Amino acid sequence: MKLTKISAIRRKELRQAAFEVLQQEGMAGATLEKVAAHAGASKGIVLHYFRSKQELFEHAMREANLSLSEAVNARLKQATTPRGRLEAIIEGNFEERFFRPSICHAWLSLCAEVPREPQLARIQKVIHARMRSNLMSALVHLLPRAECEAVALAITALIDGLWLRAGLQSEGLTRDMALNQMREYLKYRIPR
Amino acid sequence: MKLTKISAIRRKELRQAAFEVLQQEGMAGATLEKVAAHAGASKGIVLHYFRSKQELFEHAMREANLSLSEAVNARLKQATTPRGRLEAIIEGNFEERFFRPSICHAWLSLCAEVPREPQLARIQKVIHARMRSNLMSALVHLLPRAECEAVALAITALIDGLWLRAGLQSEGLTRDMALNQMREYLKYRIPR
DNA sequence: TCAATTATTGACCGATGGGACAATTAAATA
DNA sequence: TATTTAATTGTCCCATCGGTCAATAATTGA
Repeated sequence: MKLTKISAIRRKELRQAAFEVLQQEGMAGATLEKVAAHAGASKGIVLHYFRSKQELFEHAMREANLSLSEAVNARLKQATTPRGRLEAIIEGNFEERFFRPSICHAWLSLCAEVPREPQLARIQKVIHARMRSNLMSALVHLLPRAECEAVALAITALIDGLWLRAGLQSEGLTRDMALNQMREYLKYRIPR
Repeated sequence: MKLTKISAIRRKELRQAAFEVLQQEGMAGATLEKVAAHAGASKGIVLHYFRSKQELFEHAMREANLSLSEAVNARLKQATTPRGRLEAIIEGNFEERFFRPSICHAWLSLCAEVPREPQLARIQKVIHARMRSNLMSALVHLLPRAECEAVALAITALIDGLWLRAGLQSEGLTRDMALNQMREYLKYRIPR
C-alpha cells in the first residue's frame, strides 16, 4: 500500500505553487503557465490534476486555510483557560509565517473573487464560521451570553482589518503592532 | 466660457461606469467593452479619454473615494464636539449608499490590485492618511496623546474589517449591525 | 462660411491565456 | 515480460481583451 500516491503529492505541490504565485501576481496574473513553471512542471499537468483554474485556486484557498487553521488549533490545545484560548486564536492568526504582506496579498486576491465564485464563497463562509465558533467557545465563559456574538464579530473584523492593512501597506504595519491592537481591544472590552 | 466641457462630462460618466461595472464583474471581468457599453458608448471612446485601463480604474477609485470623502466631510461640518466628529466619521463611512455589498465588492477588487499598481497604492495611502487625520483631530481631545494613534488604527481596522465582511457575505452583515459594532467599540474604549 | 479641432466609431492587430488533445514516457500490476 | 494504467509534455485552437488607427461626424471659433 502506498502511503502517498504520486497524485496526492502533485496536487499538493500545485496547490502550494498556486498560492505562492498568487502572492506576487494576483489572480489575473497567476496564470496556469506561471503556476506550472513555479512548481517545475508543464501547464498540461496542472489541468491533468485540476479540472480548471477555478478548481486549482479553490484548492489553494483550502490549503492555505488549513495551515492557518492548524496553527490556531495547535495553540488552542495548549491553552487551559478561556482567556488563554482567546489569546491562542489571536496569536495563531498573527504568526510570523502567516501575517506577511505577500500572504495577505494572496488572501486579498482570493477574497476579491468570492462574490463571483460560489465555491470560494463557500470556503470563506466556513472560515468565518470556524473563527466564530472558536471565539464563542472562549467568550461564553468570559462575557454575558448576549454580548458574545457581537464581540466575536468585532474580533473577527479587527483581525480582517489588520490583515487587509498589512496587504495594502507592506511596510506600515508590523506583526507586533497588530498584536498590540488585538490585546488592547481585549483589555478594554474584556477586562480580567 | 464652458462651465462643463464635454470631455469633463464624458470622463466622469466613464469613471462612474467603470466603478459600476467593477461592482458586478470584478477587475478582470470589468472589460473596456463592458464599461463602454454600460456608459452607452463604444470601447474606442474609453481609450480616447483614458490612456489605458489602468488609468481608467485609477480615476474610478479616486471618484469613489471622493464621494465617500464628501459624505464624511458634510457630517464633519455639522459636528460640534470631538465626540460628534468621531461619530460623523463613522456614520459617514456607513451611509446606506456606500455600505452595500456591491460597493464593497468593487473596493475589494481595487484593493486587490494595490500591491501591483503603484498608482492605486498611492491613492490607497491617501485614503488612509485622511482617515487617520480625521480621526486624530477628534481623538486628541478625548484621549491622552499617546493612545490616539493606536485607537485611530483600531477604528480604521474595524471599519475596513466590517466593509470586507460586507463584501464577502452579502446577506450576513447589515448596516445597523456594523454601526452597532462601531458604537460599542467607542463605548468601551472611549467612555464619555 | 470654412477651417481646425474634438468626439466617436468600428475595424483591426497582436498577445495572451485557458483548455483540449494526441503522443510519449513511466509505473504498476498480473 | 506483457499489458494496462497513470504521468507528463508540447502543440494546437479559440476566445478575449487591451490597445492602435484611420475614417467619419460633430463642434467650435475665427
